Amino acid sequence: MATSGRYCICEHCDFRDVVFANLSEDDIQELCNHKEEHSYRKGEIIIHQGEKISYFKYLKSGLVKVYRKTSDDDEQIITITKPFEFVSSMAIFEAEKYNFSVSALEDTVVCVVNLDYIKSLLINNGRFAIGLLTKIAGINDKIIRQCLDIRQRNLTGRVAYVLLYFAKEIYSSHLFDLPVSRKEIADYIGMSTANVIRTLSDFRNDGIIKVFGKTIEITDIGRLELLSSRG
Amino acid sequence: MATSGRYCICEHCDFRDVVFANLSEDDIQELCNHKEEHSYRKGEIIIHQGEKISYFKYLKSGLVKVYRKTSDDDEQIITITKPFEFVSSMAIFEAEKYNFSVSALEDTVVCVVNLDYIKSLLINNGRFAIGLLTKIAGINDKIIRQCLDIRQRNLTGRVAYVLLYFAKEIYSSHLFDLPVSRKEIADYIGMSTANVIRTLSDFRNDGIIKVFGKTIEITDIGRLELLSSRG
DNA sequence: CGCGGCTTTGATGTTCATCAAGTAAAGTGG
DNA sequence: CCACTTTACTTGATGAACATCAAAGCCGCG
Repeated sequence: MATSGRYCICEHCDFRDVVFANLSEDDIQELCNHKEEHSYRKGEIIIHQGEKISYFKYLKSGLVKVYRKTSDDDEQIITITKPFEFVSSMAIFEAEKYNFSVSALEDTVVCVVNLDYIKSLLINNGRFAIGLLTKIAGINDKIIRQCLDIRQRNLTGRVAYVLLYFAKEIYSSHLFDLPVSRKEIADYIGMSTANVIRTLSDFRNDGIIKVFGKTIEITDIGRLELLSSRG
Repeated sequence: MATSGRYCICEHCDFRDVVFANLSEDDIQELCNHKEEHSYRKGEIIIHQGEKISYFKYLKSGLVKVYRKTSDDDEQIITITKPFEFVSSMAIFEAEKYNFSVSALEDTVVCVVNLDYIKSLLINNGRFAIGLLTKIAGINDKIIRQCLDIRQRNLTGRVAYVLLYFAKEIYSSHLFDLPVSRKEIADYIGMSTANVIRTLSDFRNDGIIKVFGKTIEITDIGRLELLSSRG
């Protein structure tokens, strides 16, 4: 990991409203004392599959991919997610070890809190517990929905779906730089790299998108949405 | 729904050990007072997609399928699950309405508790909250893993996977009656009905399984596991 | 019996993966 | 900064995997 350190400015962190809303000022202060921030450069691995879970981790800034190794040593991308959607949400209280990896797609800052401390907060503060439960349930729900959405679609629909995901959920813009390679898109939607590229070319030839390397501009979002819902 | 009523025998319910382990005897008694049991016959719908969420529901006995309607009015089966794996786990605290349906594959008994009462328990009992959080995270994790496992495999691998799922997870036996139609298997693994049947025939011709209508006997589990991991 | 739904199998066409060859881009060492 | 190497991207051709269509068999139920 690139950098790490302690900063006690949690009072002003946007994250407070997300799950830490039910903590008192004192709790926030103590949370700060139990917290560290780690910075990762693009490409660095934040969590290794198989690593022991002993911290509660969440994204402060940046973008990450969550993925797992398949039996034939390929990568299967579970989700691509941005700040305030937890990293370590999925099984921290249940599993001993991470059964997925996380790596930074852009420069990323991760906040790290000792898991036992979070547990003590949960025990002593029921509203905090409900908040966390709600947040985790929502994130998991989104992942499940995405997985089912993808499974339902054919090649064209999947590529359209993932382009819309970047445009709407991640960048809130019709013009954006892909944070992933073509191969990673393929790993994400479960298709071959060649066919992902072919589909992007088709979209380009049909005037639905413009492509300049990693830069994508969606020029006909209506048609893209139609392709996503049809396929 | 077929039958409903109140019974206060929660003290002896197996479910106590699953999530209600951290409740006192008094809490359990009060839980009983807030609880109702509903019985459903095979085929009946327990939860309708779009219905408002106002109860905490869990399976006491039976077997259910969790599914959603796709855009083209088909069914996509999210998971098939048995007692003590929650029904209403996924988004009860986050969403207003169910975004999936649940129906009984076998005669099923569901316990129903007012959601507000569960929330009050969570607020007042942190250990209970952690227990519930852990359980929900585990269930969600399992659904995500299953969805990814299926997406990763081809037709043969998916059919093998689902047969092994029934044999190992649901019935703990190499000999079992399929609780679903061929079409439902297809909806589960995202393949066409015809090809599911074809694959079952292939397995039969290869001496891997025996088929008598809905009854399946796995005669060569080693080969089936190989097909599941390869494909 | 006879009807309707589920199942089975074959034939056909579409979709997709794979292989191969070539081009562009990006990193590497002098 | 340039030559070299490697990695990512692109496109076409081919074959495998899968969906779809159609026809026939089976089984439960009125």
